[in-house]
Amino acid sequence: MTSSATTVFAAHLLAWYDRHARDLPWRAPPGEPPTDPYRVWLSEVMLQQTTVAAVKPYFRAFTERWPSVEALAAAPEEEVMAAWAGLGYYSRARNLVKAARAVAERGGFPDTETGLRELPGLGAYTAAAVAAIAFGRRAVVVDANVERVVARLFAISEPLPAARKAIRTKTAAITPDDRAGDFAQGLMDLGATICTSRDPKCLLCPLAGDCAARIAGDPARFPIKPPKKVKPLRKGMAWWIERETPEGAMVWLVRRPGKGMLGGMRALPDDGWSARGDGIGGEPGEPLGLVRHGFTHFDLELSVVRGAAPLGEGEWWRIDRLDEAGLPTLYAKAARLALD
DNA sequence: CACTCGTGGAA
DNA sequence: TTTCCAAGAGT
Repeated sequence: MTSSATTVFAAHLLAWYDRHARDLPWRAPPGEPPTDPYRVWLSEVMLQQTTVAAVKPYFRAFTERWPSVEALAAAPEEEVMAAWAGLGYYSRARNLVKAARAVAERGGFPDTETGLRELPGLGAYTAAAVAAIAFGRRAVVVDANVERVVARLFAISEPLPAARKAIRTKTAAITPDDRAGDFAQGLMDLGATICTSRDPKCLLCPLAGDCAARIAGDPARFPIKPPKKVKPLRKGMAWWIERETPEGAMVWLVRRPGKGMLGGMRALPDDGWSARGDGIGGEPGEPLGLVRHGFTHFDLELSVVRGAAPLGEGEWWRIDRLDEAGLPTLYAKAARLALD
């Protein structure tokens, strides 16, 4: 799907991007040489299903602590997991370490989309994005922003997810041979700031004159989304187990199994609410309170109770340094509740 | 294709 | 307060 000519869409978009590109820590200004592939890759993985605002502090912390892919490859996995705590989708952190070690082993990042695609954690989107942004390759980059912009641009009336095939074809048709990375970032910036999911700012849009959905009069209607299903409510229990020592108060922490919910992360011992048979069990103790936490596909009501003795395999952790334990948000909430 | 896998900010 | 959803990947 190569178009030898730069499309009118690409010309309009690139002209807009040159003036309005967002200033992001992992991004080189338009026209300047591409940034370090490590920084591009790291930011793209962090940005998967995650907002720019949430990523910024983590990106700074990671690049300061591990300035290169070699440094990250040499890091203990548990330290990386703890540093990722709070960012969500923890399989990304596990795959990040695997990919870093593979890259260090082979002496650098693959510089093609196909090569990048073989690294763990790099799917169709991320491989294309890194190939285009870090290596100047022509790649068809489709994320949720591009999906929305292109669905509107061509007024694609087929509902998702079936529409993705047509959206990809259209995106390929308007992707230029040169500056594919800037083009992709331009489409994403446009989607993030102008062609937003709700209340698109068509008056400010550089593609308004080309947009079939706007001409049709109801751009926000696209893309057509399938109805969403109801989130079930699960209930669970977790134990807050303290011990006094000469060094201060300690709490008993376990590490969750490598796969599944919050996989590989430190946690409070629980009763297996995540429904994978990994609960440790124990006797209900003095109730400390209730934590409500929303996951992607269910809500959890976690009852936090005091426990007397350690449950399962774990470690005593100094409560005054609990912020260094790398607890995912669910358990950070539980700890806050127990300590209040 | 359908489902799992987090989180926090915006409206 | 609830709902929506964001630079998706893996199975």
